[in-house]
Amino acid sequence: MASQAPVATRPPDTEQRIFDAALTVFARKGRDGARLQEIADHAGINRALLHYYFRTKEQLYEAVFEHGCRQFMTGLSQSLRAEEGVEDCLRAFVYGYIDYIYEHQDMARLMLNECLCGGGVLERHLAAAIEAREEVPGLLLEDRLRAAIGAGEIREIDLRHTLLTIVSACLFPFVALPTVRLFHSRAVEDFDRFLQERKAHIVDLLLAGLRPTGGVRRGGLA
Amino acid sequence: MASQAPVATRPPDTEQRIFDAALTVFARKGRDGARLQEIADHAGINRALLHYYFRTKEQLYEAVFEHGCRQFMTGLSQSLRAEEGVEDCLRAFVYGYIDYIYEHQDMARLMLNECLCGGGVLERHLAAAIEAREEVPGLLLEDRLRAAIGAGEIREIDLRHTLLTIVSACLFPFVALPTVRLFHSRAVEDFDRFLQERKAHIVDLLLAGLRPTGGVRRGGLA
DNA sequence: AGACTGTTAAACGATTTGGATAACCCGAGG
DNA sequence: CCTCGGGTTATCCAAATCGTTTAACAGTCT
Repeated sequence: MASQAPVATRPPDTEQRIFDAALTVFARKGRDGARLQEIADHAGINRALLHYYFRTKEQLYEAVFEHGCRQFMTGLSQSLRAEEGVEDCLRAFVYGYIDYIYEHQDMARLMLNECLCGGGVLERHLAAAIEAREEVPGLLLEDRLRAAIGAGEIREIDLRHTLLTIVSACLFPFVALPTVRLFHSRAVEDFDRFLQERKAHIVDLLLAGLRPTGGVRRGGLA
Repeated sequence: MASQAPVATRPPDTEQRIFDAALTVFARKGRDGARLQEIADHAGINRALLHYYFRTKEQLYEAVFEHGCRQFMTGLSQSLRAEEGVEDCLRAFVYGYIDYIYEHQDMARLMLNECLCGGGVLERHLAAAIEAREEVPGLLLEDRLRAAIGAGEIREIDLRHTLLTIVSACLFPFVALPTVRLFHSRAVEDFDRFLQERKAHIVDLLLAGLRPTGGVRRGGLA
């Protein structure tokens, strides 16, 4: 009944190494394309040990997905600092979103892969997260934008679609990276700088697109 | 040396049926998740016939991808009618793009799947298409937007990023459909109408975002 | 020493692919 | 009519994996 140490020999970070290795391989090869041998190699362990920790490949995938998904969502929410003004809030969202995705590309790929040919695993986890009132990344910004509409800081617009557009603009370049590379030479020679440009562009386009109509210039949104 | 009929018995559209079935299965299960047996079942033929037409699974995939990719690109280009004014041109692009993707979701999924965990197949085909000066969907709009900037119809802005944003806004909702469904109830109960809203929203946001600055109201972009 | 846990090597069973074969069907052409 | 040839199927086979299980091994703790 020891609290921390699993009473046995040396309990190294084997489980975490398996998580990391599995995430890497699953993200690159897909759910079916991934081979347990490759995951074991990546983790530097024997293939049978995977079954010792997680009975089957399916359970391993689920565990990696659940663990990664939860960590991903909460981490993403926290990285989206709530600012005071709408403009700052939007900027913080876009910058935080892209930075976070950049640091967690594997998890993003895994989730999108699940979107494309998955069997409802993602829906289940997301629905559970929403049900549990956990922080959902976009909702804070949506609330802030709604308030901004009320205050006349931005024009009236469908917020759900606006939010979807923002997420699309931030996320899609990572999805379509091979294609993007063909058109943006910068994306291949200096990806970091490409992302910097991207952030600035998205914020710029959005601020202009959300600016109140009617010719009356409000303050704050230059 | 008969012109049309392949000299033999009845040469039905078997090859095309295989193409369609393979596209369907590959798009839903992914490159590795797809089983030849399932493809054969979908096509209503024997599994051995797959090897008769395409030697291996790899060659079948390549053929399906190449065939579908070429058809997809040219069809998409043709569906993007070139209009006179910038505004109409942009609207035609967004509407045409979304409509076309809607009608060819399988191919889109296949290409995106290849983006996520592919081994350069997509890059090769796209690079070849560009090399061959075939029509690349976005370039016409980019040219039109560039002209519009020169004419002062829209403000100066990075066109590459703008185009990427447009494509992202149109395409991403299809990728992330399972996620979108959790936030847009309409997307599940009436997908067609959701897409209609989406088109209008994207055009609206873009027109506002591209409108010339400086407070001087130009004509045409109301 | 005994028990327990992390770990490994080896083997097992099931599936999948690639390929081959023989037969069947059916139109075309002699 | 009869053969010929290609599309098609049923069936089988060899090989390669792959996921999974089992048995044994090595430490450590009691």
